[in-house]
Amino acid sequence: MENKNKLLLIDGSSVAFRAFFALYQQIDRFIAPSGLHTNAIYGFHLMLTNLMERIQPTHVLIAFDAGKTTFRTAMFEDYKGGRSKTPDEFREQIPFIKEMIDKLGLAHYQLVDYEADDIIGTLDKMAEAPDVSFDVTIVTGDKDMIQLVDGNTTVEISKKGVAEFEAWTPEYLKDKMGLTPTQFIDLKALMGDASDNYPGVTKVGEKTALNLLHEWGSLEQLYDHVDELKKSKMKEHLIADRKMAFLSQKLATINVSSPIEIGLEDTIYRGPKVEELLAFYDEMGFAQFKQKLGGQLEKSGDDHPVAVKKVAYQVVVSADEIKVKPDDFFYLEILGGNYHKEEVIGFAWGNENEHFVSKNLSLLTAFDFPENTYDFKKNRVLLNRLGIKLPLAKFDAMLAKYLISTTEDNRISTISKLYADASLKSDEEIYGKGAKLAVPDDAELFGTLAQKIHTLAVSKEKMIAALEENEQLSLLTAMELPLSEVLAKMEITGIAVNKATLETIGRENETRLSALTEEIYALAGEEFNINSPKQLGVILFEKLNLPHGKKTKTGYSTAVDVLENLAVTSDVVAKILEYRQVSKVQSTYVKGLIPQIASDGKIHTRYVQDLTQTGRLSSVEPNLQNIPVRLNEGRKIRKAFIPSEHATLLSSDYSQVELRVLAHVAKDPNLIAAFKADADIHTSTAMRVFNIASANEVSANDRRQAKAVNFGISYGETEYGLAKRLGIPNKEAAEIISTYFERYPEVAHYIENTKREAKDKGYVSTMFNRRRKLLDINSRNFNIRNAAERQAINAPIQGSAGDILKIAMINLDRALETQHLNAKLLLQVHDEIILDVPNDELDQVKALVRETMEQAVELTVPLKVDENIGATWYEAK
DNA sequence: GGCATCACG
DNA sequence: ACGTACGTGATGCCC
Repeated sequence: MENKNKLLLIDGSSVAFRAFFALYQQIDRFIAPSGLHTNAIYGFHLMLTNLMERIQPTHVLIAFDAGKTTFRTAMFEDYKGGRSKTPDEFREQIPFIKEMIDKLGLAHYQLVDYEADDIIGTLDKMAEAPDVSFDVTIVTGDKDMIQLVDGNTTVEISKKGVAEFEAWTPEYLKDKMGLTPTQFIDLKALMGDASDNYPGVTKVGEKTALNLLHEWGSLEQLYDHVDELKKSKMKEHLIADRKMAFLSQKLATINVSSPIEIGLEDTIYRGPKVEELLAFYDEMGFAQFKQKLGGQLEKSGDDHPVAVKKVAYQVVVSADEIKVKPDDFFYLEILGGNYHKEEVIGFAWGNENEHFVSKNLSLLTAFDFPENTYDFKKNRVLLNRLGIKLPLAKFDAMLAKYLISTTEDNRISTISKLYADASLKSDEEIYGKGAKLAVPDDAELFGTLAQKIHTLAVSKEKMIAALEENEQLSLLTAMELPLSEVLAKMEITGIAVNKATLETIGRENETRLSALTEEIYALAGEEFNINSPKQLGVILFEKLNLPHGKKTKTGYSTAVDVLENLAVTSDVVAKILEYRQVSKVQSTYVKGLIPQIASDGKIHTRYVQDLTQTGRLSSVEPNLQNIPVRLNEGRKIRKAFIPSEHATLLSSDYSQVELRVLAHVAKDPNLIAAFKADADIHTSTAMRVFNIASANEVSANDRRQAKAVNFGISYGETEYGLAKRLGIPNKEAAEIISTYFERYPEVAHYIENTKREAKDKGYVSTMFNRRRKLLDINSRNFNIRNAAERQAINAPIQGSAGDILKIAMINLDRALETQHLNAKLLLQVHDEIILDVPNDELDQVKALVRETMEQAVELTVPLKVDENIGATWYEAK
């Protein structure tokens, strides 16, 4: 099924005028910081976004009148004469409307001697040519263009405000006036047009003109038989004004063969130029549009339908046809995301001009893989299953895009919108989603693959330029790319899991859950679904009348912190908490993990390398970065994770890495001193904040509070948050925080400077130039802005810490290789790595890991590593 | 598919 | 006066 192209043609001059008057009442509310009136600009934008949303065009052109004189004034001097002067407040906004149109990624055009109508009529005709055949919507403020309606063309005329339009189709025109589109011209010829200032026939208005046309069919027919009319004033006028009638007919006729210098290909909608648009909104003072654009991008990456476009390709069947250039791109396609399980459905390679596609996997065994790709890690893991080992790519477009901006996703369709011609359909459109996921026919599959190669090739230079501009090139080549190889190996290796252990835990849990269920039902006096927060809320807060704390959007909150307060006095709540704990372990970690054990007895997670806002990894299908550890109840799950034969699990984690990074980036002397002295950091903070002279006078409670402060600081925590966490009055929390900043003044400066930097530049950076954009940092909304400020404070800390472990992993992988050790990296959990170490390598590897992690980068404070070993992950902690 | 909940660093 | 920590993923419920 092929989508049809949709062309939206807008009479910019008339729509802008409409927009100006729609918001004229409130003109004084629409003033840019520069003093410029913006009501027409704002209204025009509103109209445009409404139209774009509703019509979803693939092509758009906004036509403007070029000037006062046109070929029509040459025919009739008074054409459009007698109009009152356009207000200055309106005229001055026109250039900005055009600028805005540019930045929205839309085309505009004007042509000397012609009106917007003529440009639109000409393009409309082009769009109806049989080989293109678009659906066309014309939007305007006056009725002249109704003559253009036909089976493919609808004319929408602005009725009221910025969103109400009357849609004219041939049927509607027939219904409403009993006319055909061509007759509409004759209508104007007879009745004239007051605003365009041509008279038509004296004393003939709409009513008379319609009657005449219904009777005679056309102006020509009417005049051919004008003598047959019975004697009347009207007949005299018709005869007297014959010349004017035919002149008016000419004036009313839109020129559909105007000498325009643009074509349909110039009107393809490729989406907004986001950065420029954001700056424009600032200039105009359009806060809501800015907000909305940011939000849209975060959500969906501005999904608009795109022009149907084909890229030529060559299907390669046999090995002797393969031609690969070293700087080609290579791309592998699978359905869905799980490359541990899914089969390759096709692959492609090539460059901007040549696109080769194939489904013949055997070709890959002797393939000369080119330097550039998209998602190297996926390729590496997939091809490993086919026994093919490919060399590390030099450029990975997915990772490059991620480094440039984390605001949108990094799909090729998004890359196409940002760096190419936006002509790529989303994978969802091609392959479907969920249950409807399917391989399309060869033509569509190959066409898509070819377009992907084309998009990647076209985008590469622009992405490299952006990386250079941001000084992020080495982040790609020396960090993310080598890491992708390390992660690929870890994913391929997988971690051995003892299914029987999980099953035993599962049986125990089932027994406990049934017992708990019975007890809860008895205490509640009825049966209900304990897993339903809604039903649970009714039981606890309506039936048992327990005091309810906070509410959620949908009802009472039954979250742990609420239930914990109630559990002190309520047996049933205590049981429910216990049930929840067991149930979580059972559903997510027993029932969830067992089916994830592959036929090799291992679990192979996938690390998502292009997702987080801070540069951390994430882990999916299954997530092995959130295996329980805090409560023994869940921690037992770790007993199922085991080393290979004659090996031991080694877990090495950075001690307080984020606080050390904070000490380093903030250059705080007191924090640095504490780490240099290898002091217990929470005790040290307690001493400074609570004025305690010696470490052994610090109580457990002092340390607990200091620990909360230490963590809270790097998240930008407020006094309210700290008070709640520690269960102390707000005032006391405020006191603690202000004392903290007195004792650690450079931390206070760091926080202020980071916020300042974020507000000035719109982004913050890690020690290694990883960026996080903060679109909301200058929001006028207190909450939104504060949230962005906290993100600004945290991102460089969390991100730098993440970068440090990435560096350590790369170095460790190399060291293991050069020292010919058989130990293998298995897992990464943000500040910790887990290795499978042959027993005879244990001492050496333990030292090597420690050394590599501690020396990954040199900070003003030492990095410290703790390690644990064990015969299961449970013990190695 | 959104929401609530809870697992991790 | 606002309304409360940063970053994730999986599950079950319910519309």
